[in-house]
Amino acid sequence: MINIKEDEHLNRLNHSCAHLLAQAVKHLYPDAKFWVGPVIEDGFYYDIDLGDKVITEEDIPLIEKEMKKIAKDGKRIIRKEISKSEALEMFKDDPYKLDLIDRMDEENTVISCYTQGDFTDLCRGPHVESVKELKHFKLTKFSGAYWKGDANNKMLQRIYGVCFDTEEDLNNYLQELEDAKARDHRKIGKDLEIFMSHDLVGKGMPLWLPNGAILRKELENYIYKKEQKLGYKHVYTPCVGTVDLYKTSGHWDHYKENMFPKMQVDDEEFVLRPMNCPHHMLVYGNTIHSYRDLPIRIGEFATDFRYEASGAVKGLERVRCMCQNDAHLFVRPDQIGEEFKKVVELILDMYKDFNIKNYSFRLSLRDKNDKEKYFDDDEMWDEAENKLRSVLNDLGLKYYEGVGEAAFYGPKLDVQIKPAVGPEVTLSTCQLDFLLPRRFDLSYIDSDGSKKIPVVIHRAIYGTFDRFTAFLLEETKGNLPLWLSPVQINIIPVNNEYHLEYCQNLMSELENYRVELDASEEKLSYKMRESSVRKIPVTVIIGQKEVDNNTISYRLLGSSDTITVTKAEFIKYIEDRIESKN
RNA sequence: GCCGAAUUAGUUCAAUGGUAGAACAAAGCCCUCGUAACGCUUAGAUGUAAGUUCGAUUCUUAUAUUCGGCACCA
Repeated sequence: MINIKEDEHLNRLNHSCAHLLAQAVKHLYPDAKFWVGPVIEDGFYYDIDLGDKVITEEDIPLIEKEMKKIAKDGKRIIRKEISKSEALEMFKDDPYKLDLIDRMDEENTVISCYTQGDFTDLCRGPHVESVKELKHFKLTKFSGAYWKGDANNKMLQRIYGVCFDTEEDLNNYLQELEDAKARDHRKIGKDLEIFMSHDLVGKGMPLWLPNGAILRKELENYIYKKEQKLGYKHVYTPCVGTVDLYKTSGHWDHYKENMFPKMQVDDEEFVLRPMNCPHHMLVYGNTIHSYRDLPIRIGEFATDFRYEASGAVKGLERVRCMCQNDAHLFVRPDQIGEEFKKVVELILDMYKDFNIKNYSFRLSLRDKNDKEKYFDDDEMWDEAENKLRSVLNDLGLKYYEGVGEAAFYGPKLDVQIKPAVGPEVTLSTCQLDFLLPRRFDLSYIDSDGSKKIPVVIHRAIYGTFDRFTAFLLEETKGNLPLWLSPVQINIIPVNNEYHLEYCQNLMSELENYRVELDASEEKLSYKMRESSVRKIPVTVIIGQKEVDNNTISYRLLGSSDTITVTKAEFIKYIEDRIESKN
């Protein structure tokens, strides 16, 4: 899908369209005040203060109509450069523009404004020549949006739109948006019976159905084997901990809002755990460790509970009950680089096996000014961030930096992906932590006999099974590779009376795979369709020909070719595909 | 949590201030069949709780959930 912000021409067109939107809104609501109207990846928006007025469904066509009218009028868009004092005078009745001007540096900034007919907006530009170029646009959505993105501020009205050169481009783009909805994991997850939810269980608490459970088990097996080979030790620990545990870790101070409230049991106070670090710290602390034993890698498929804001919950992608493929690596300072590298390699290895290509690395740093969120120890942060940055540079990894995206205890490397619908999310994560080992008073005995504090690397390769599954369903459009498919092979007898026995025998010969036999009293064509709708990768058809020749005919999902082979050839084919993860 | 919208059968959709309609799925019958939906029959629904009304699925309010954004985040 085209990135409008990155395309110079479309960027300009959409930026001008944002002004057109503002002008139309001003015509319809003369008291409207305007904040900013930037171009974004999928078009543009404008944040508008309409007083008590709230934009509704009915307003959108009216605004579009006014926009068309202004565009038809075809006024030129005229740029004018002004001084800061002129700007302050020109926008003296507009608190939002004054706020913008106020923050401009008089010396180094050219302040410009653009006028089209009766509408002038403070703007850096550039713009198209005339509003008459703005013919093929659509207002796509609208909502409230906090002023300056701060939930403590007033909520403005945001209107989104998109503009193209031709009607065809616009329609194609809108069609792409529609198509994206078809591969939304919430739809696929329902159609393929991967997961469900129920009001009586609660919001953000998905129930994994049998098909989903098979998929998840395969994911578990895959990463478990990888981790075993890399020397991870797996544990099971409880989903609850005492409040004191989280006071010790610091989560109580820094993360309490994201936790389910504490519960009183006899004279103890418990919380559902939002992460597993504290438990794993205690596992490490259970015995004395020599410098020779490090790194120690403790892994767990651990269920966590987070009190996510009600508006944030989304399918399997953002849930209140999740399972991480978590691990904590306890390392000596001199091992940080190497261990970190191994984690990144494991991530890349896994992405290759799952054929995942659309992701980017984000180095998530703290916001120095946010003393609320982040543990306050400048020296520790600088050390951790510098260390992490140098590891990433050594690895030659391409990444961008995200300030204010770190965990409260340390910086991290996040792998970001873009779902079918909505903003990008983190999948894999790898975090560097100098804090928790100190807070839990962890140590190892160094070569000189002195007690040293280990460094902890937190990492989750899939992130959570939940979100990873959501992503996988969207990437594959539900056409899961053979090794992950809940049902791998569907056997259909042409005639139940004559061919069923052969099918049943075949089934037991294929017992190592997930096989179904469709012995229902339906027509063959109907069963073929069913097999396809259920996205079963391999459909086997057994008729008289196959029975007579002791062969197998099969058809692959998405293909209309029928292939006839011997049983041995068929098993080899299936084996190869599972082995190669196709 | 905030701004908006939605909620009708297992699923996807329709309609109405006065008996809620269809398709697919289900069950029964028919068909015994060679690669994407045979036909017939039956059963099945207005999220929850109040209010207005002679009468509410429809109007109002609350609540829950879902959806689009904002904020937050694995």
